[in-house]
Amino acid sequence: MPTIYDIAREAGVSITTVSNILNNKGRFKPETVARVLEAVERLKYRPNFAAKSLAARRTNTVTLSALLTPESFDPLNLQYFGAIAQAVSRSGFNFLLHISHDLESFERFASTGICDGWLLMMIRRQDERIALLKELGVPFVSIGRPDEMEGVDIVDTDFEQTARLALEHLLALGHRRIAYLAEPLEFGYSAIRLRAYLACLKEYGLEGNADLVAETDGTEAGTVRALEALWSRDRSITAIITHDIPALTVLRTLREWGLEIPRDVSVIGCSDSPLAALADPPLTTINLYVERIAEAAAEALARRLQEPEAPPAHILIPARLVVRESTGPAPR
Amino acid sequence: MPTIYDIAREAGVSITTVSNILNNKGRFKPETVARVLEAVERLKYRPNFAAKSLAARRTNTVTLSALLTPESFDPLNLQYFGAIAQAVSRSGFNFLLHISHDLESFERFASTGICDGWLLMMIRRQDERIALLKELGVPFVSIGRPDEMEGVDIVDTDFEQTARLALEHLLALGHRRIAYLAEPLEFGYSAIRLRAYLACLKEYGLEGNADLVAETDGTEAGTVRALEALWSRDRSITAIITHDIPALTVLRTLREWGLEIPRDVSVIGCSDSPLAALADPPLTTINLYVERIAEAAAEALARRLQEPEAPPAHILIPARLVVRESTGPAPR
DNA sequence: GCGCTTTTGTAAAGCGCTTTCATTTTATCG
DNA sequence: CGATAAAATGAAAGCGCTTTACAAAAGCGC
Repeated sequence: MPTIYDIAREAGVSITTVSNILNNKGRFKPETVARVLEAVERLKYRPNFAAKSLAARRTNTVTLSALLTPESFDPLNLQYFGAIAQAVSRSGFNFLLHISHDLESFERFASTGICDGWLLMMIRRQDERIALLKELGVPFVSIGRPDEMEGVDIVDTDFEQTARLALEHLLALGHRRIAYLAEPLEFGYSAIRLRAYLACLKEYGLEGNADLVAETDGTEAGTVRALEALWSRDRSITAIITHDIPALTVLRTLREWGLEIPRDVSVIGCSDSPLAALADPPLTTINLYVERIAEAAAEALARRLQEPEAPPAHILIPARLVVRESTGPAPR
Repeated sequence: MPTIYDIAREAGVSITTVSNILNNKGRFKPETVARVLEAVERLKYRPNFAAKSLAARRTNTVTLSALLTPESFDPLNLQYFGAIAQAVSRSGFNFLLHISHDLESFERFASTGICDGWLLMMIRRQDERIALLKELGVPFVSIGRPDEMEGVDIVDTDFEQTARLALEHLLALGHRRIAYLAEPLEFGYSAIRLRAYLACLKEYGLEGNADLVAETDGTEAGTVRALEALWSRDRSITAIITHDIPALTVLRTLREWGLEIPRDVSVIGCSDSPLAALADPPLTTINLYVERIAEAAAEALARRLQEPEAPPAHILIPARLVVRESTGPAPR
């Protein structure tokens, strides 16, 4: 691999000049610039990442941290990855994705200074990554809300609005007995969503009733159990709000029980996972505008990197309802 | 952030000693080792990635390259990510995931020397990443087979065997008119799978008939069109071999046509995507042993990094049939 | 042509490590 | 006990860049 010295020699200038030209610093004769660029092109020169990072004391790289647990196989995550990759590239940074199974591997990575800042996904209520990064003084943006939001930049879906979207859609269709089947409440978003749903119910004069709420452990069996619990407590349920992945199981289980969707029961998802459109029947759900979230997160981090002392931002992105075929008028 | 100098000062030794102890080089008095380790612990010292990479002329990092196209949202990819992350960590390397939308972003990255070697996923028939890496002289392992396999380390599923698995299962159930609905043939695996299926059919004296093969463009509409083409050409089809994602659409479309699965038609998938178990009915498919593939790929790359001149390895991993509820005896 | 500014360029230091090679200390042996 | 080998440690060079501080060349008004 050629080094900056090779380019300097070929172009007949000093390495300082090569460096400055490549980084758009200072002014140079067009002719000099052309000679340098030609040499770069000809030798296919790329500045060495390690050397550049070391000298500049910045890596110009942003890393997205994803937790990969056996359960988190929602293809929505792939959409996030792609959208964030693009948004970060657009904001002029290199993009890296780090997948950790445990905090230790995250820590080993985060403390080597391989990147200037982090984007955190799959936020837990007490997310240890946040504590760690704060302690290390490494800039980051949290995509999702931990319990303790003090002093952290946050980009998230506006769950108060998504709850309203789902609920108003069902109310307009005449539903009154609306159940909520939550994903594990240890996931921050799940707890926040439930809270928002309850608040919204109340607002419409429909008391949130504990009978109408169940929690799955994330597994298929758990979802079936939660559904059974809901059903055994209240046969008059005509609609279920849940998340996209459990929705698949809900759809299948209800059909097994001889119920037709949406004739007998309406089901609505929460995040327009790519799966939702493939469900049978295609799932009515809430589209999160993943690209906007990605864009906002990349921007927030770029700002934080530039102005370390700026006050933390909490950005909520609105969503939109996607009506497909799993919701319909409430049965009499 | 503390540097190696801080540790050396605290422990009362030279930086050489700190470096050697941290990298298990040379022999040291247990007492010296203890003093150094204590200082490392106390100051929470981590060697700087850039400095270390620059000095050692290696980064001890392996990157997985994934192409993210709008279509590639199979959650199976998430399983691959997780399994490969673990396998690479186990083999002692840092793991990074790079997601590119275009070759340019891959090239920009690959040529900065941020990692010692690459793992390539989602291989295309003429994969430009392979050409590029070869030209740069950067070690890599291809997970999947490109058209030109000369001189490249390859780890892949044994598609000849998976074709046999699927076919023998269907034959044993009495099926004779077996269709194949392929994903876009530009994806290497799709073409290879089709070829293997055709070869296997022939072996069993069932001539591969062009009427029994259709190709989807990867979209839902495309899958429906392919299915319609198949049906319009031959009403006597009793089983369909396809990939997991299109299988979801196949299942739903057949049901819409008033067919019951598996009573009227059996459907079998190809890769035991996490979706397969959630399908309705749960999909009979082929489990690829993702962990073994990941393990083999990580190992192959580690070997290549150690012995640059070793002859290229082509490793095929066998798969296993997972019988669920989408396949059954052929109708009379 | 003289002093001035502006433009264009360079030399050298240093980022935080690893590595080579030399040096000091300690153990071993006749 | 001195010579020798082995064990333990350190000094210094250098990885490939950026950056600072400074110098040479060119342009300009008079």
